[in-house]
Amino acid sequence: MMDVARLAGVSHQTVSRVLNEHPNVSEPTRLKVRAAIAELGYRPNRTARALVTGTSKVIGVVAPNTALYGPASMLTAFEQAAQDSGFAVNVGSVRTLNERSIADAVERHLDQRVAGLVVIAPVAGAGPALARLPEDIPLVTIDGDPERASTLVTVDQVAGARAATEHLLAAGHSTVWHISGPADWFDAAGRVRGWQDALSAAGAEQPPLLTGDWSAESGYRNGKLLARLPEVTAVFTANDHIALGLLRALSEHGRRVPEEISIVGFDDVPQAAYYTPPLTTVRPDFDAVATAGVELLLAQIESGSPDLATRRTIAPTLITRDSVAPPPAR
Amino acid sequence: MMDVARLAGVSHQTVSRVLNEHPNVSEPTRLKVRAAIAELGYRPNRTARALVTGTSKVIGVVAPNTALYGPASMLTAFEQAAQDSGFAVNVGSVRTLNERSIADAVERHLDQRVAGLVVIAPVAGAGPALARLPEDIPLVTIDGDPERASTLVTVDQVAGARAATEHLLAAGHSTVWHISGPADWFDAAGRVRGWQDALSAAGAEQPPLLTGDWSAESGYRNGKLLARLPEVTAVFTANDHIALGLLRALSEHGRRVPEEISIVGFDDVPQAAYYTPPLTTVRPDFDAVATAGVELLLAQIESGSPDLATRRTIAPTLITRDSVAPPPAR
DNA sequence: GTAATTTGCGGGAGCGTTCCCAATCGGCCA
DNA sequence: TGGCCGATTGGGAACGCTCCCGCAAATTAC
Repeated sequence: MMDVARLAGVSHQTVSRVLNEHPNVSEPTRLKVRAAIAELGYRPNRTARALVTGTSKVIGVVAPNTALYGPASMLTAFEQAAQDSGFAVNVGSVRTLNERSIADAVERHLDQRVAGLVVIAPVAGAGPALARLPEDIPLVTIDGDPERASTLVTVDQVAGARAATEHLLAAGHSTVWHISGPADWFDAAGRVRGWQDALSAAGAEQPPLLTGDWSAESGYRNGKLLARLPEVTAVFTANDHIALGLLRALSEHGRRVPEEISIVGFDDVPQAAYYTPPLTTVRPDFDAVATAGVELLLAQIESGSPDLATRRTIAPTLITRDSVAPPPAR
Repeated sequence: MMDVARLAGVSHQTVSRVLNEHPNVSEPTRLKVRAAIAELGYRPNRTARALVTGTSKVIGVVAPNTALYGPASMLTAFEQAAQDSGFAVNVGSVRTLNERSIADAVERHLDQRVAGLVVIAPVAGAGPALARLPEDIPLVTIDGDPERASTLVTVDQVAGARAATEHLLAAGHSTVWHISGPADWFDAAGRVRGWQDALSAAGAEQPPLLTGDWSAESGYRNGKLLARLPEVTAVFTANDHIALGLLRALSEHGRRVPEEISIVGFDDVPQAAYYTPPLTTVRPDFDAVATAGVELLLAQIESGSPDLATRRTIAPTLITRDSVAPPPAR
């Protein structure tokens, strides 16, 4: 910086002003400084800046360390959104979603002096870890506990699940079965609730809930059961991978989709259109979630006040393909 | 830090020594300092440390911004491996894999003063961007250009593809077709070569190469073609998603797998076991890649010498399931 | 025409560390 | 006993930037 100042014939202070776009610099000086910067290929040292300002242009993202489609998509979407706002992203992934490991990940980010924190930890265990956070750090929770008072961006799981269930009911099915995600995920709970809501709103009987864990394997396991129940004509699965496992189990038992059994998934993974049959599913808009999340976070960072407790809900859309048909005539 | 020093009755310098596990500190002093640290809940400021040492415990990862299974798995695996070595990860994703955007991502990382760089950019365009890198920054390339002189960790695409092709030939097929990935990806090129190698080693005729783009859609598109060719009895696809699209196309045309056509994929996505039929595929060990990558990077960081030009190749394994059978009798 | 702003710029301090160098204190060897 | 050596500790400088304050020149106001 001193070199630049010398070359431009000004003080280091003026260089700093040009860098930070301070208004009180005359045009000629500004140009001289810019020229010097370009000539020397000077790049400001963000570390030094972070030291003196006490903050950095980095946001920390805590995400589960998994190949799950949702979290993984979220992560890249976040990185992209942050990048567009001139922020870098520090990722601290978490092997297991318990309070302890989430707290550790948060600590690591705090050590790095991140300007704000995005926590994608859609399980109940995340709550306590977040509660013990220093008050003054900007924080946005993604798909977190709807009951907790914090800035929250969430996919409207309930609405999505309701749409899926209603779609099946509208096709003529008397009721809809559900294979859920893990019970401690808010996403899973919301989808269960939307399913229940739609069912009771339609006055349909509510079949027992089958529990999965997002994996195709769990869809397969539950599918072996469902395949043997002749009264099952419609199933809503908590995600597309469960639906895939279900499809396979049904195919093994010779039950045809959608002629005998209709299925709706959730997530719209890129492959869903190429399942056999192509899967009707619910598509959450991860980019919108990420954009909203970064927006809320930056608002907090800029204002300096962390606890806006704003909510933002992203509505998913139903994508209809070929896995839904009217129930077979009795 | 001054507070800690005061409380422990030593100088700031001694506190620093304790923090950095410098040998020349007497046991009593060390304990006093540790006690003071604990009592005050003091946490060292990594920013200040980074400023004075000129480096940080952060590594930058450049990865394509995609939900592609390979890169996404790689990314989380890297984060995990880095974490285990006490490093944080800064991710700079890249929307499009061209020279310009890769160079930008690298610049952003350099701005952040990362200690080292991992580039997951398995396309030809990455080369020039990497060539213009400052010489003194530790760098590990993943699945990069085998021709470039740089530290490189790569999945042995050729061996994997050869194993897949040989497996099909061993089942009795006279030849094997291939749907490749995008031509500019090294991964795709390697898989093509392995396929060709196995074919010519067996003296089998080499069918025309079909080109895909990793997507299920491209598998479907090429599948519609293959389904109409009665002589096709075995197909090796560049990844599992292509295989999924192919499965769907074949199913639409009433061609059964594996009775009429055998298929082998690549990647072993978690869902592959639940395709219809369960897919025989090649599994690359992403964790091993990440571990090796971080290891090589840390070696460079510690030694201070960047260009070891070491290579590390990770051998993938063939996972046999139900999508391969002998060809139908003529 | 003089005083009161405003504008443009520079000097110096300080952010929280680590590194270099010096100083003190025993113990040991001759 | 005296000086030398290693072990331990402390004092300052420096890393590269931003912020606070001050000062000169230019502008405006009366």
